[in-house]
Amino acid sequence: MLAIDEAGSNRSIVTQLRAYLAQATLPEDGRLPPERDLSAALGVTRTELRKALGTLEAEGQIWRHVGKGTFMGNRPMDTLSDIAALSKRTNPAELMRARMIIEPEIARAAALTATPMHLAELRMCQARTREAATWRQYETWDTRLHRTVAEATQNTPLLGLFDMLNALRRAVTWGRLRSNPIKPEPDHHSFTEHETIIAAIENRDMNGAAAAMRTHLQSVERNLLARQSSEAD
Amino acid sequence: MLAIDEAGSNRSIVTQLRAYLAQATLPEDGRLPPERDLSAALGVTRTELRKALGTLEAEGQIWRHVGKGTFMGNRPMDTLSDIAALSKRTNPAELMRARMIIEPEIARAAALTATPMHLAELRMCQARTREAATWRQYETWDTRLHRTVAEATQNTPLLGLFDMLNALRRAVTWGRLRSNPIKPEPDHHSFTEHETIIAAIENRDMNGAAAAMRTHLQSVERNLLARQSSEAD
DNA sequence: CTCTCAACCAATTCCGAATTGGTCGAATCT
DNA sequence: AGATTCGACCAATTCGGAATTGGTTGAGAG
Repeated sequence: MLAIDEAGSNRSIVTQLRAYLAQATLPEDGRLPPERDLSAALGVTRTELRKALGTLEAEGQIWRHVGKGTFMGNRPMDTLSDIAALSKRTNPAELMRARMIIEPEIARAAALTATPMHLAELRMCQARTREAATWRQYETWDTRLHRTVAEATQNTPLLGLFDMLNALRRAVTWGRLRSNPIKPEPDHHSFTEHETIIAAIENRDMNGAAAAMRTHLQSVERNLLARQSSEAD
Repeated sequence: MLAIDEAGSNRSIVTQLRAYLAQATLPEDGRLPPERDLSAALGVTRTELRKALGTLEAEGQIWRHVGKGTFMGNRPMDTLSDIAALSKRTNPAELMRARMIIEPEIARAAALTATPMHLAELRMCQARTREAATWRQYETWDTRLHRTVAEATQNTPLLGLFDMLNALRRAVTWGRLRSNPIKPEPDHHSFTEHETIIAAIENRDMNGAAAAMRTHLQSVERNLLARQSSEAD
């Protein structure tokens, strides 16, 4: 057994594999044939093929996963954008900081791109929150108001980020107390704060919208720290 | 047919249903029995039960979905935070706008919270991009550099948002051309721009970090528009 | 003409079989 | 004896059809 010969034969299989990959037309997702098929096609045993594949994987040319297959390109990162997994690694305070960073910028963008239709819906949501007879109803319309701000950016990825943040919020504060069965008081801080946000967006005041949203979130945070119940904003 | 009698009988079924929901111990996810079972259990026809369920749904007490079932509580929003679905509704330009809104704020937060460990990793990534022999290698380290900025915020939700944005970027520009097999030139604009970003974070210059990231993304966008290939940044 | 109800429809879930990369031990070769 | 190979087996994933479930329709009862 000579190491040189071994390395040589191994490298030749790697070369053969590289040639195949350059020539073959592989499907959209970059998946290449299963090891069993590929080894037969190349006329080598599976063990030999796997050695070559191991080399290419070490080089970062391909990535593999049990049950999935072997693919070209860089390995996609583990989907940290999974709500359930994320919610277990974070806490309300951290989440609040993230909202404080993201949502003002969304409001800023919304001030630039909001259409009359969006403004009308914002007004309607605002009215509905005032009319709400229960906290559940208030929450429904409050959520929709904030989402309409995100929709007003007319930017699909941004809306997706907002939805993710919202889903996280629900997941994190899932075991929330419902110790406030009564409806929100007419002088709840959110009413005037929402008003300020909507007005700024109406006036195309980008800085104002961002500032108003930041102020609003700070109020929510203060309320959240004061009493654990009702994280509604 | 008397409307009063109809309404009365309907209301009674709704009441009966409310009583059942208050008494029944339903599973963790708030799902209640299928309509066929429930109608039999309550001794009413399915049509009658569905009328009552429709009333409760209109009130927002329950929500229903074909194939899933009937559940208590507010309807969860459609998971727009799904990468695959999201990538089909957007385009590179929109995605770029979203990055331009979000990532500078991430850099700003990172300037405040980055640890020496993060700074060291940023420096290492920067060095690796300069040493890169191929575009693929460059892309790997460039991606890691940007992700390290997000990690430096030490905010899990924020990191999740960044990962989502990144996943979207890959999905949207998936059918990308590889017309540039050569390695990046030593005077590639990203090198100095990355340097500016890292320096600002080192100096705890929040505004500077945000501005530098914005400038960098504008360069990337300009490059993206100029030539379709290599959307690397 | 209205209301009811069984059959049917489409979306979703469920579950077992097939697929696939990873691993181990016996067979094989030197 | 020692290293290598190769088939069988393992666990993760996907695939496909059957079952389930909310929604709809059209014939028939009242």
